[in-house]
Amino acid sequence: MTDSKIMNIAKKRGYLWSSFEIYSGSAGFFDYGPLGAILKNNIIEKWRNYYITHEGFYEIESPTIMPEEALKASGHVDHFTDPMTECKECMEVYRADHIIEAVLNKDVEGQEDHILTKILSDKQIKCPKCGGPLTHVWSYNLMFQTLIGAKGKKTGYMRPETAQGIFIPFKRLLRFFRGKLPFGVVQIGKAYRNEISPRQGVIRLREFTQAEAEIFVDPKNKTHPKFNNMAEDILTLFPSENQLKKEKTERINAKKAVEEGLISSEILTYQLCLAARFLSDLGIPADVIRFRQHLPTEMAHYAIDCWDVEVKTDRFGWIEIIGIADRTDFDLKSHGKHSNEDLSVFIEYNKPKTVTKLVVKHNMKKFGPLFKADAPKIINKLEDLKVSDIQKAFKKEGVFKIEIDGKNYELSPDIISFQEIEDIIRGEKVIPHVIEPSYGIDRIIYTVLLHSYTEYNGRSFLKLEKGIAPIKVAVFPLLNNEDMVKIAHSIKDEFRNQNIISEYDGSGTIGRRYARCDEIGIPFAVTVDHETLEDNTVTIRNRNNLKQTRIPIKNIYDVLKDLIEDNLNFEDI
RNA sequence: GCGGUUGUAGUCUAGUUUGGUUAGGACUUGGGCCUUCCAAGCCUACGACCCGGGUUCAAAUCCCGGCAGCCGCACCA
Repeated sequence: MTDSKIMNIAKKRGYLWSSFEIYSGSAGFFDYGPLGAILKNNIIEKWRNYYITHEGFYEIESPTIMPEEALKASGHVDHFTDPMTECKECMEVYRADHIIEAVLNKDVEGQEDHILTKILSDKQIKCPKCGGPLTHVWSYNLMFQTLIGAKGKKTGYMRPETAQGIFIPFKRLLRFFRGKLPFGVVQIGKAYRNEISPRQGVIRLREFTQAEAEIFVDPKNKTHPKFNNMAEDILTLFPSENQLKKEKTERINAKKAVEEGLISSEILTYQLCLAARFLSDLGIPADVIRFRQHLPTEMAHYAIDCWDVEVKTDRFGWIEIIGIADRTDFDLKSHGKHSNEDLSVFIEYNKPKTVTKLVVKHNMKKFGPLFKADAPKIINKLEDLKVSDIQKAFKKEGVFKIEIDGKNYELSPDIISFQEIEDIIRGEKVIPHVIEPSYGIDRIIYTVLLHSYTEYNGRSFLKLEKGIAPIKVAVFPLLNNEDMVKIAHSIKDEFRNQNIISEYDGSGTIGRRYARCDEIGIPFAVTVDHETLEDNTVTIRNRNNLKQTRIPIKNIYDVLKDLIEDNLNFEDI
């Protein structure tokens, strides 16, 4: 299995290892070793290049510990839980709502624990395995809880996603972007979920890294100005309909996918294309990637449309590495409600709209003497009333009767007039919708490693894209003689001076050194040999095809930079 | 979280049944020799019984608990 081979190399060569090993470990936690940490940084740097440099989004960083209120508003305190029940006899643990649904064929998702407990006892539901009695229902919340402050009176949680950290300072962000939609904000950081039983290596971690972008858009305009750049990109889609009908995926270009309504909006499709391009840049082949649409039943209640980018693995099958969702206005609405803040955006119309409407005018000269101190109250009330109701009353009864705070007033037509006025409406307040691409960085790293693994002549290769490979070049002396060693060291030092991560290796034989650097994925190797001593040239070797070519030492640094930055093909040196 | 199963150097493994000498081997790694380009050879060195408790004169070995890995079930808004 490629999985076990790659995890073995990752462990041996310093990419990934399970954490706290000397204390016999703790499931769901992984260390990035020396090479793993560089690989991760390189991938994140590329991600930043995509989303910040090219899309024009901005990055923020918010705390990983969040106070309870914030996560109450997001729904995580109440709903990021599973209702559990246990059989008193065989100790089997179940999802309480699943058991009830299976027996009663009734959807009870989201019901409170005591209600589920009541249903279990009322309906005499027993353990499906042994028929034993079930315990009361308890909630297992997947968030890590902690206490904030010396007295620990305030409950906090480790954030279960980075997204909330972007929604909460929305007003500040809106101000930063000078009040105009659309705009995008990204956050890269740790998120925490206390998984019940994480047993899938780096695929299900209790502490993991997310890279998320929240793109705030006008709900009435989900187009994308640069969609044309992506229109011809081919996507492998697995729409919900195909899943339900047990049909296969389909390859379709982006433009058609929008036209046929397979994907709900242009901007969402744009994000799918962007994700596909990013993964391709990481060296993940297109044929192991598909976009799977969430089924209506699995989609979070607030989302309109959601697509998982899935990648094929030999051990886990298809796994989700990116989720791309239209979260609508759910999050901002909810935070607005809980915090009593206005999280809407004023969107100006292209042309102001003029509406004519009938308004009530009061004659203050008569109002004042007539109602004295009560006059302002009455005028206030009049503004809230329907003009037509007052007109109707005048027609029918000749007067309009009004009751304020238990007191009755009669208004006659001579103190009130009606006037038609023109109102200019320049725009409206709306709560933006959110388009969210959410990347699981750890899973992407696993995918990159998995699909870069190759065997050739019984040797292992990590064919990492040169752009993300941790070490870019290895420098060897062909033999361990003093002159060659000296030159090789000086070449390595010069690479380092030029900000290229390089390593010197003089141990064992040349073949062993090549094999070692192939296994950790170094794309290029430079060897100092006898000819070097005569004419100052060295060989440079391409990991991907083992080919070598000779170039002068003085050119090697520029050539290597060009190779890494894709400005030069190895064949053209 | 439940059940089964396993835990010996960086990796793979012998030894555990039947408790008893200095825990053996291979590969890897470090140092050296040799060597004109893809894990060759020679010398040499480093390196391990998952953790805790119990039984015993004596525990890698038997018993209990914990932790971790694997498999199955469950779980994965």
